[in-house]
Amino acid sequence: MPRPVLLHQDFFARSVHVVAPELIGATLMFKGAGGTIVEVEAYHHTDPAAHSFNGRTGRNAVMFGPPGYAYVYRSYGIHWCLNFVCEPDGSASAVLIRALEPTHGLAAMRRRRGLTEERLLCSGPGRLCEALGVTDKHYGLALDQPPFAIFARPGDVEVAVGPRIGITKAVDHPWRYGLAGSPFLSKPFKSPAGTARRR
DNA sequence: TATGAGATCAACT
DNA sequence: GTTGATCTCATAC
Repeated sequence: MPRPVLLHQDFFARSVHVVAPELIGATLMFKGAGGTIVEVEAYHHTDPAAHSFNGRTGRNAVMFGPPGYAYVYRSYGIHWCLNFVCEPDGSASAVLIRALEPTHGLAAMRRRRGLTEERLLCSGPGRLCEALGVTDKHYGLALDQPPFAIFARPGDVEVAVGPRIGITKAVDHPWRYGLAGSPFLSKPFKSPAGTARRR
């Protein structure tokens, strides 16, 4: 096993379109629970679907600060969703973490989710936050300090690309990235003809 | 397998 | 007052 490499601010201080695919296969840890990142989406400040598109507000303020911090927001009044702020200071772009393959702290995650099925523990942005216990209390925290720790992926992986999910603006941009073939995706990526998985 | 409603709130018009 | 980077459960086919 290669020694884990903790990702620091410089990793995030690049284009979301570079950082997002590089996060696939990385490990996200939060208070002893976590797993392999298998699905993310990039949101650039010039993108109408981004929360920062219409300028700074109380909710998105952290996106306008330096990279390497957590942007947590309330989704549909119910769920929390976790983003990593990227790009140089002030460019207001972020990567939404959409799904993990659980590897650590399974018992705690099952307890918080009230669910036993491993595949559903973290396969969705709201599910992952509930499993890890991420809430608005963690808004604005640095990603390279506890309770967060993010480790570089140990080697190359096959990254699938496709349109983002659940948005109504800029729906055609292929800014969703995932670990090809992973059963822990919130939704499968479109596969080449004839290779689609059943179930 | 697929579609639909409800939950519930901050931001925006 | 409406919308939305969601999820779960119920009902239909």
